[in-house]
Amino acid sequence: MSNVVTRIAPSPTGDMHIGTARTALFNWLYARGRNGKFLLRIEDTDKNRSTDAAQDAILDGMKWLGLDFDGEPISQSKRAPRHVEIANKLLETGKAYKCFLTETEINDLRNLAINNKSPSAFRSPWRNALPSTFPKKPFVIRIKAPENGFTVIKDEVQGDIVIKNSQLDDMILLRSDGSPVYMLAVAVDDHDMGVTHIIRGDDHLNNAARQNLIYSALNWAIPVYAHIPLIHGEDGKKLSKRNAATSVIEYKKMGYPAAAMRNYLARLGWSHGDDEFFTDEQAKTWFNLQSIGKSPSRFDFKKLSNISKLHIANTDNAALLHELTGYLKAMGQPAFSQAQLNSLLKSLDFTKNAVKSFSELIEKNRFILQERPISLEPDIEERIKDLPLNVLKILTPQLQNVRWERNYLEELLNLVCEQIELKFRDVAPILRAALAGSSKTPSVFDMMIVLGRVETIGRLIEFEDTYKN
RNA sequence: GGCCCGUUCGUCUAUCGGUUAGGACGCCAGGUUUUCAACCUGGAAAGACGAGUUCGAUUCUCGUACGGGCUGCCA
Repeated sequence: MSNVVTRIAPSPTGDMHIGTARTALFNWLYARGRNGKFLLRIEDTDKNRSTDAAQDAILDGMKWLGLDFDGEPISQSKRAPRHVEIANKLLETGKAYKCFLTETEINDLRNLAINNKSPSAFRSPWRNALPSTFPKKPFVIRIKAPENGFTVIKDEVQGDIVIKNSQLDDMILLRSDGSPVYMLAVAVDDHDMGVTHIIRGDDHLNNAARQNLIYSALNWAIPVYAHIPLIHGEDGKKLSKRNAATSVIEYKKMGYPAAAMRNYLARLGWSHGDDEFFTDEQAKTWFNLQSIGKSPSRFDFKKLSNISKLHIANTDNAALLHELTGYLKAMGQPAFSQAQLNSLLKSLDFTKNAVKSFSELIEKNRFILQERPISLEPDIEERIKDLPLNVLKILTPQLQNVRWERNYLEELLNLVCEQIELKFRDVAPILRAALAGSSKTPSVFDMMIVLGRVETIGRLIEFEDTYKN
């Protein structure tokens, strides 16, 4: 086992975001490809916004995406005592101080600084106050940021980022109610969990400097940073509910295989030469921090669909059936019957090659999932009247004796077409409507083979009876 | 306002000073065809802008523009 430890640290404040999923994937790939550990920490220090439902959504999302983490999820809020302990330690060693400013006083100070165009970050007047002057009022604990010099963030993606210490504010470590703030909790938890590589969104790039302050004050080793660009919507704006599906559960419901999501998401912002379609194993061995792009990338459903199509076509039938069953369950639909499963196993051979999602796959297999009487899809109903229904009268009796193999069926159909002087392309729509009630079906012959003689003839007769007019 | 980051075909990207700037998705055209598709062949399509360094810049430096982030007793 290597010493690599990564983590995903989402805050449970809603559905699991697709951006969180990609960050999780990168961390997972990095750790799993290096025999390291991948941990999950729930950042629930904001009690007002954190919910159990959101936490479950994260767990569900991780499970669906197949991103297994080591050990149990860690709750950040449960570690509050340790955060307080560290804050007090910082206080004792003079690396932090008590600040008695009220919120309105802080706002006034801040506005003043803005009006004066002050180039420096916030500093409290209590920064160097003597304990003898302390009032009997609630206080927060602030870190004492250095006045001079600069902090360098060595980032594997962004390069060396230099930030002047005068730009770093004396951020709050402990709120006036004694509860720890995110910035402190992150640093302490990452250290305590032994996280060696922090791969996260680049909205945290500036925060890294603040967190380094804490690491330095405690003499802790600074982890390797990799700040990855955020995902944008198709309109180039930050991903939001207005321009994209933001939660992973939506992608699950759209019927994209988890493997395709992993493939697509990995390729979004990271590359391995010209490789577009790859397996988890390849991704694990190929993934590296150096090949992560620096600019945000737009989410492209067309490309996702293409990757999804490739994955579905390359999945073996048994596994596909298993996933399809899970999809049905997720959609709250009844499970397949044993008969349907048996037919599906056969039809997957020719239906899985041209669909881009599980929902399309199911549509393709409508001829199996429907039972007599076959209901027609709306658009078919209108076209029925223009079709040469008499072909059924000639065809159906002959199906009784033909050998039930594809080439014999084709031969027979061609013969019948000659008889009635029509092209097969003209009669095919009738057969599709009769067999599947749809125009989006697999090959007529493939359907006949899977359905079998009895069911095929049954459907044709029923169709003729219903629509002969 | 201050600070930080980014910018190659419509989109995702390759290129680590010298290439006809490559691939993929999508798009267009043609072919095949048993529908929707799938499949095959071909095509159009890019270095934000301006300086500089250099024999030579997409690549290095600076500036501008545009986009993004941080600047909370949110995470």
